[in-house]
Amino acid sequence: MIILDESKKILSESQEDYLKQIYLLIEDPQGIVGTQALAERIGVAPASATAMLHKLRALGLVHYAEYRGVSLTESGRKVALELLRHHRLLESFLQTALGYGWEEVHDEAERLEHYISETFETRMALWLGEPEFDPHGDPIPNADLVFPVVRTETSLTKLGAGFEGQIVRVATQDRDELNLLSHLHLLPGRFVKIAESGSNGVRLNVLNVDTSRQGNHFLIPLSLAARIFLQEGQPS
Amino acid sequence: MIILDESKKILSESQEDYLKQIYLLIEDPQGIVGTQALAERIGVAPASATAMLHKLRALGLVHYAEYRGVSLTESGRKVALELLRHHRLLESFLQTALGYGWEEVHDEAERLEHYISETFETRMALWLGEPEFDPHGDPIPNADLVFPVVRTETSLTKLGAGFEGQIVRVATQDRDELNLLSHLHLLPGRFVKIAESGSNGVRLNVLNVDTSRQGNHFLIPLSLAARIFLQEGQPS
DNA sequence: CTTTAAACTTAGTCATGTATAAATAAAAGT
DNA sequence: ACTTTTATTTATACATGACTAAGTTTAAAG
Repeated sequence: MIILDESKKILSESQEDYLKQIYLLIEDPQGIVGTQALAERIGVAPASATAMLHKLRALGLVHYAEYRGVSLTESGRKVALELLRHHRLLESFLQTALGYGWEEVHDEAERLEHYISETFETRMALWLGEPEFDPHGDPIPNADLVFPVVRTETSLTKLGAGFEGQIVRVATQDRDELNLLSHLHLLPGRFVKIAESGSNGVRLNVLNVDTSRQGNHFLIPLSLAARIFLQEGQPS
Repeated sequence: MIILDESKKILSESQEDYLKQIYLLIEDPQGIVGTQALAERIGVAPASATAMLHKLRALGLVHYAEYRGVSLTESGRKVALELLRHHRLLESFLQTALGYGWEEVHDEAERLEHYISETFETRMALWLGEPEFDPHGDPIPNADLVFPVVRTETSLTKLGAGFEGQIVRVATQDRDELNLLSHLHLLPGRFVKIAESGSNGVRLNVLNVDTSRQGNHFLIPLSLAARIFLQEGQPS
């Protein structure tokens, strides 16, 4: 339900979802996505994606040439970022203000991101104190859709034994993975030390602030370790 | 997006709106609405309403006989009440938690009521302390969709000069009316005295708790007075 | 180069929710 | 009762967003 510039055109939930998924599939800002990958991500047949891409191109929201793939135009990117901001603010708000559990948050935000007004967005951000990162550690674009300055974060899989640092990001929305991490207290903010890094996974030592659980250690499978990002440092 | 009983069928926003408006148009629970009135309220052509009524009848949500009008079945009523609960909780929440202004609240709630989950509903109610009335003074059905016990409220137009009481309900969603009342501090909770009641309207004396604005008085036109409800009593 | 498999698009349907125009039923007036 | 007006319904059509089946392009392999 995002309103387009001066033209005051309104996008459907579907159209918004396409733009968002194109954005998320293109890490590199100059990249391109294929119809198939996009369709799969959204959960429709490839032919349906083709049809939608024609519409979005007509609206000036995507660059698209038949058989050549899609990318976002400037205005398409704005819509995607607006949605991303809504989503991440909602996740923060639901958890902080309404006491949602770590895993309950995603689906609700996914639905509501299309329907909240700019006012709602603004008030949530105010309530939360204009946060720069959501509970997963993902960056939240500000009101002008600019991302906060990037932190020096590195995936667990790219660090060696002995490294000490703080979890700053957990790049998954999977309920089971989140539930696991939540119970292990491996969430953004936590300090850990890498005990061992092998082909089975990464063995982590939890460096707690309170000493009660000090020294807990876990073997994190590689697939999950790849989604956890650290920043060097020690508990203060 | 309300889910139907065990059948797990999902209603569209449109279908939900029809049910809600049928409910609101039938004050008397045994009443009946015509196609025209319904269509007008929803903002579609009468023929479109007819088409939708056929669908809702097929879903067992309305009693409907061609040319004879519509009413809600038990399950239709449940959907309407669920929506009403969402709406009124949202209005309360937006105002109380997010600092929305009195007049900004309605449109946002109207949109979001269709998309929030049961979880969201529950958490809002908890946050607000399971309120029985929304900021307009309208009753909020509880989680089992039962209304709170009715208060003895009477419309301003049915009371005579000399009556003293508290505003308990302001039955309008009109932005201009709400804005006016808001600036006059004539909102639920306020104590007032009827100075005069005539064909031009009702002249009110504001009985403030703090003495600063004590004695303000306004002439409220009849059309508006009819929407303000009082309960007998004096400021304590 | 040519062949072939994978990716992608076109063509033709379908379900929803809307609209208009024309037909029909109910209500009201004389 | 008969006619007129109003309310309502039927018939038909359109836009959206999805699907399947069939055809086309591209890229990779020989």
